[in-house]
Amino acid sequence: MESFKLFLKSIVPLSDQEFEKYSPYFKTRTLARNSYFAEIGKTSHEAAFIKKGLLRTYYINEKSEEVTSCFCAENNLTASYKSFISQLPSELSIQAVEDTELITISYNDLQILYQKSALWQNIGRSIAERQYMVMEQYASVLCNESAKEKYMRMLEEQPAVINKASVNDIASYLGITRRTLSRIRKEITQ
Amino acid sequence: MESFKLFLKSIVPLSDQEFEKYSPYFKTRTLARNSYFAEIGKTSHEAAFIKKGLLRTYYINEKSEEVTSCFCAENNLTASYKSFISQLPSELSIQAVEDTELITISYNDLQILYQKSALWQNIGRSIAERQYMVMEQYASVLCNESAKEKYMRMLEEQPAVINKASVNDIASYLGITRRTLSRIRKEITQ
DNA sequence: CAGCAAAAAGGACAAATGTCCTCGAATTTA
DNA sequence: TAAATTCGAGGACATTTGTCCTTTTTGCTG
Repeated sequence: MESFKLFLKSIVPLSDQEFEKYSPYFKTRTLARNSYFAEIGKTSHEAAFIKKGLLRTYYINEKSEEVTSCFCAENNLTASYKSFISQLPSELSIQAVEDTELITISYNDLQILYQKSALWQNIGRSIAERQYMVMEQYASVLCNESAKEKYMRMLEEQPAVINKASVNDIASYLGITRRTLSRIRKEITQ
Repeated sequence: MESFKLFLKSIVPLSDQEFEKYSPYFKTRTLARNSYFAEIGKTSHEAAFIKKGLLRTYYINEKSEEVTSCFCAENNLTASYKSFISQLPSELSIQAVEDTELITISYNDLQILYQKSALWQNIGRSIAERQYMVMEQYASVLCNESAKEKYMRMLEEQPAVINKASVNDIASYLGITRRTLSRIRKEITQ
């Protein structure tokens, strides 16, 4: 739980006692490689902090292709947010790229925390704001760069993902084809 | 204020009395065409609901080009969120595309609302969640569709913006060049 | 309303990226 | 461990998009 505590402390002021008080609401759980944390069509009742491992979020587009929209690594949060927030069926699947350890909270327990304490209201809002800013960065930067620029940025910012994820998934995450990614990789190694 | 009340009601349950109670914290203000609601380098002390008009958000990239990251139309919120939330200098400018009427709240007043009431904590969190989901949608679309698909989607989802904004700004919003946009427009009219 | 400036359209060519395919290496499964 | 399957690299060509430029249109100002 230590890493999760540090994560929360990086977002809001939080004493160790306060953390201890609420930690029973959080469960630890492992997810084997290739198994799912969320699935398309099923309502997502949990959000998670990733203690160790890597998760991939994807959806299916109109051409029935998997499109990877996110890689979530250690010390980050993950959830099918739309489904979790609205408690409606998920449009996303979240799958473990490697064996992964999670710290989770259920939707119901989170609502209890929100009712119990202004602190958690604050944490909830700050996390939503944070996720928004991360997504804004992703959107505005990634979408105005060339294939090569996007790959170079990923190499810089998410080197671990490059090593663990498949070429297919990395390409769809960057919005390019496998062929283009292969060309870029060749170019770089020279 | 009526449209703003309806907007809030679409996000959280809210009685008319509750709305009246807090409405003094909100100010109405107009913004002339081409003038700024937020400017790069200046800390943004206000967030706004757009009663009427259209705003364009942009930043300057490494090549010193304006990149339009967002068009915000009537009945939506706008802010240089990162700057507003963190109270640090803005990386974005927000400019009126046409004469615009805003309903604004200051950072300080919003903090007061958060302290005063769990309702506003809830509204704040729900809005952050909502903005996140909008941004997520924008990101995945922009990165995985062709120039023509992106333009067609914009025609469908934001027809008013197409009519009001310049070709330059629409192109940079879609992450394509003017030339490509011109080609697509010609193709469509045939 | 003429003249000017800014914005938009579009021609010609170059570069980037996609499509479809094959081949060999790596990984899984019987 | 052998066979089967998946995965990644890359060739050949097509298509899309970008760059640089000129021409046309639009809108503003005196």
